[in-house]
Amino acid sequence: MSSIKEVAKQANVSVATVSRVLNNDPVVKPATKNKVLRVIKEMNYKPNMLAKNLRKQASRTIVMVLPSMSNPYFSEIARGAQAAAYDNAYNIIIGTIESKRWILDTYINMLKTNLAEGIVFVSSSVNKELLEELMDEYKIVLCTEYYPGINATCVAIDNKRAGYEATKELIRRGCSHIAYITGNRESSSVTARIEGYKEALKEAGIPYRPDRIAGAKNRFDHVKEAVNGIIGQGLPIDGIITHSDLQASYILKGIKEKSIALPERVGMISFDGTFLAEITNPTITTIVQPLYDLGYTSVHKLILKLVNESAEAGEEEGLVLLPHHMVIRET
Amino acid sequence: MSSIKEVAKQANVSVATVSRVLNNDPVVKPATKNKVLRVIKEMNYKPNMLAKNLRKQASRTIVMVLPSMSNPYFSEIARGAQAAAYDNAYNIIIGTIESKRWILDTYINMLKTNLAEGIVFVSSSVNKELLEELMDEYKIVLCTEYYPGINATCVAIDNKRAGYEATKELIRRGCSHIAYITGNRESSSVTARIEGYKEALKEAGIPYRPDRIAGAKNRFDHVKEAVNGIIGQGLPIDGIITHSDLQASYILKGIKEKSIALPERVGMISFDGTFLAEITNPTITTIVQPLYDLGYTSVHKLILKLVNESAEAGEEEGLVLLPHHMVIRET
DNA sequence: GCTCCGAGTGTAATCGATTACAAAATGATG
DNA sequence: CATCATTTTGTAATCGATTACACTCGGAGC
Repeated sequence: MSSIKEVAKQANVSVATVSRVLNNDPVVKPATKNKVLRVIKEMNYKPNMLAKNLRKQASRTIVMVLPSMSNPYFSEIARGAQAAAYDNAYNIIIGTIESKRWILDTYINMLKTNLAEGIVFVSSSVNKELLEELMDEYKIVLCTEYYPGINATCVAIDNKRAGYEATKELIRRGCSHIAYITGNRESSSVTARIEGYKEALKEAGIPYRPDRIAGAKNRFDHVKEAVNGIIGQGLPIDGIITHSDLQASYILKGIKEKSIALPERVGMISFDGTFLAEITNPTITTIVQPLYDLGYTSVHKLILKLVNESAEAGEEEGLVLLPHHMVIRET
Repeated sequence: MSSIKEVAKQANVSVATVSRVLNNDPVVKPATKNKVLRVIKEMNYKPNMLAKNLRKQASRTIVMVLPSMSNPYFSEIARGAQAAAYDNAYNIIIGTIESKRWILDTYINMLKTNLAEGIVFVSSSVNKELLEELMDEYKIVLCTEYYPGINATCVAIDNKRAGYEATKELIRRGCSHIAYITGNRESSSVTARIEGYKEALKEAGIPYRPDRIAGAKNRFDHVKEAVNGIIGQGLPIDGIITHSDLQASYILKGIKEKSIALPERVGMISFDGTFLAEITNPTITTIVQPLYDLGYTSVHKLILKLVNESAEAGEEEGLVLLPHHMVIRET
């Protein structure tokens, strides 16, 4: 493995000059530069980033933590994140924690040990306590979640409004017994959407019933239990809002195999807008989130924070809302 | 940011001793060790990995390159890969190239610049030429593909046998006009499956027709065109094998929206065994690949190669076959 | 009491780059 | 041609860890 020293010797210059050539320092004389470049090519030299990173005290690497990978929702966010990292010549490590807390620690350790310069937490990959512990020392962006009072940029959609719009649409169709299958009840996106849901109900004069809301993970059995739990209380359902396309697809599956006692033509609106909503039968009406952009923007904002380290003050913090829209399909 | 030097000063020992404590060197006297550990905790010291990496000339990082992320197929492989990396205390960078060659270069550069110690190429994320260029200098594992003559471990299923079995099943059901929608025709998994397909046809005395085979990417329009291309030649189809669950789901979608002129009850067998095959309507019969294990094993093998650098000789190279199985569903 | 040995610790080189500062080369000017 | 300003290049410190080697110190053996 050739080092800068060998290149310097071969080119008959000092390591400093080679370094300057590598970094495009305009002070080097063109002739020297060419000579060095020739040697670099001849020797097939590549700078050792480990050395560079140490010297510069910067890894040019960030981390994005996802709850899981098995939902296309996250893949799309990750895709945007990778693009943003690439565009800014940063490396990005995308990690999933699969609800194992100790795995989260490995990613946070990358921050603590200088391997990573900043981190994006997507969805409920982190809780508020941990966040408060980290927010003063490290550069953090939250993607699709919003914790007021946290010293971190948050990138998300207007979940309250989206929840409102979804509910409104079902009401418009004549639904008045609308169930809500949520995700993790502690997540801010969930509570915001429910606020919108309540508001729409109120506006329509439909009484709000908390027992029409049930949380479920993105697993078939969870979703089935959640829906059947509501039905089991003797509550009629003529419309459903789900937290994700995946949940909605599971409901369709349950209806079809008759493990969920709902009519095939139930009005249903899901969140996310992944391709899943298009390949089910019937296809699913969804609130489309700008997933790619959410990922892209999160990373972009994080990198801005890293670069503007000088502009210390937390003026830039806050909430960034990206637009969503509804796509009406068969459900 | 506290460094080892400050810890040493605070604990009244040399940096060497602190380093020994950090690395659990048994020579340090227990009393000293405790003293140092106390200071480390007090100062909330974390070793700087950038320095460690440089000194040890090892990043403990590997790369896994995926063609894309939007197929749950890849997510599942990535999940296994992450687990293997975690189990071996390696970092893993999972990157997708989205068929942009220049993005692939960034990942390969991580190898060349010492940021990564090895790489796993999944599916057709790399071509044979590039592979031949890299194989002598770097540690490489291929996942789900197999190039004979390449100095890299390959982890995959027995694609020929799987293709044979899928075809056989359709023949058993009485199909005799079996179309094959493949992926990238240059990939070894595709050609191996087709071999199996041919073999099963031959065995059943059904003539093989190359024009019943068409390649398609994992996009609705591609798949639709491929299928309609075969139909358009006037060739009847009473059975279909697809390269992926995703393709199969698109075919169902096309049938339903009548943009693909096939009966709803067409016999279809796809490859992969992702959750997609369960949420479609009808559900899809698939050859289930051990995706998680494919990812896990690939990374595990790579790390073994890295650790056994001493055992230079390429004795360990070769093909690792993991078992697959068929799950019969509604198609 | 002296030598020797091993346990425990410290000193300093090293990994491969960047960069402040010093020094040399170049060129302009009178 | 001497002087000085400006380019261009080189020297050496530095980032923060690891580790070969040297050293100290106490006790065992004679």
